[in-house]
Amino acid sequence: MSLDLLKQNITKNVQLNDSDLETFSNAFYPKTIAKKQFLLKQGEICKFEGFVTKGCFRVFTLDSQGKEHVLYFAIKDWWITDIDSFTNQNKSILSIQAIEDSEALLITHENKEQLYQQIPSIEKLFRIMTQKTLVSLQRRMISNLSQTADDRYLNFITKYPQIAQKLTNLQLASYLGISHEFLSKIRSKTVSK
Amino acid sequence: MSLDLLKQNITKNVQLNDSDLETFSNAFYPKTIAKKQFLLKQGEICKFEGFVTKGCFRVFTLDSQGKEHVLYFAIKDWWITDIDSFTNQNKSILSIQAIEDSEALLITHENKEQLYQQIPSIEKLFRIMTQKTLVSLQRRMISNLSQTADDRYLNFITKYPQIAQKLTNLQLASYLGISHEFLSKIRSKTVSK
DNA sequence: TTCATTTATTGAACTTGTTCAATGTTTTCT
DNA sequence: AGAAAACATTGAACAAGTTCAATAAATGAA
Repeated sequence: MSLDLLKQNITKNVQLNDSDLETFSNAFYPKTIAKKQFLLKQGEICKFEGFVTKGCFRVFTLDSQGKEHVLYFAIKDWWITDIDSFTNQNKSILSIQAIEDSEALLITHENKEQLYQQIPSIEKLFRIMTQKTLVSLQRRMISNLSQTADDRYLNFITKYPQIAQKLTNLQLASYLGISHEFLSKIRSKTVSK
Repeated sequence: MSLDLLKQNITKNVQLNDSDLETFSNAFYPKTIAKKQFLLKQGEICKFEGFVTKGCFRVFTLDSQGKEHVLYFAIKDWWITDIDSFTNQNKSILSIQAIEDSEALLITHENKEQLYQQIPSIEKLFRIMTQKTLVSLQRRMISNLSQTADDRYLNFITKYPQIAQKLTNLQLASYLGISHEFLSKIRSKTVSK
């Protein structure tokens, strides 16, 4: 059951007694999001933090020229939110869209704030989760600074094969920071090897 | 005095009573780092988290081709560490070097872990600080995906003029992800405007 | 102050990646 | 199943950024 997946995910990061674990995970409500539907649209205030239990989401932004740039993809066992908009309740610069029929467990801002007070270990949980997210984004930043598109593509498909398999060229290209035409050329080069 | 700067920085993010604020800030010890000296070298285990009180540091990594890539610069009122190496006490992939005569207040891993236990608000403090760091790295990631080197350069010098002024072209170029020759060409173009 | 070292500038040739357009393929909808 | 829409591929012309090399300027150490 999907609540179990959430509980497992939590206890990977922090020790919680059974009662706290129940209280915390019961604060989440399930939501089904059909392919192409949005969980959050750029400009809205992000009302939730979510834990993906099925499917796949893309978290992206539209730049001033109308181009989309993917900040990350999230499959089962990943978290999704616009952390800035959610914590400060200001307008989001990100959109979150399901790229296939998906499900997530969501928690509201009020409930989360309350649980921070009520269960001190939740503070620790999100401190640790945020640190891990930061570390992996630092790694991605460095790889974007140091590697060529070819390398970044190969990196991605070996590191996240389960995600890669769900993506169109367009979606992957806008994560890698290249045009989809160029990704297509990279592919035809590397497939032949 | 530099401890006051630290206290101010903390209370920007979280409410602490006077005694907790004293206890926490007294866990830090001052260190002077001369220009070009390293606070951390790639491959070592990061023993400290630091708060910069004077000067400027560059946090960077060497890639497989021996090229340096700057993850960030830190001046007065900024924090420095290899968060991965510090929290997990594993080998660092980052180096931290003073680019001018500098000073920082440092805390050890043991002391910090102990204070997490002793003062629950410290957990909240670092949860919030890490979130802010993550948000600004997300923004930088997006701007690296969507903007041209020209734009990134202009962005940086308007957003961080105090830092920009301390940097050589080489240092700034390796933050922007371009060659220093190309930065030089960007400069000669934009100066004339 | 001088000499050595590091840093900055510039140009030419090159590589990586973009854009646009045409065509083919796959998916989706009814 | 058939039509429309979305997606993928390819090539040609172009733009952005790199590399290498030569030279100038700034900085640092004795």
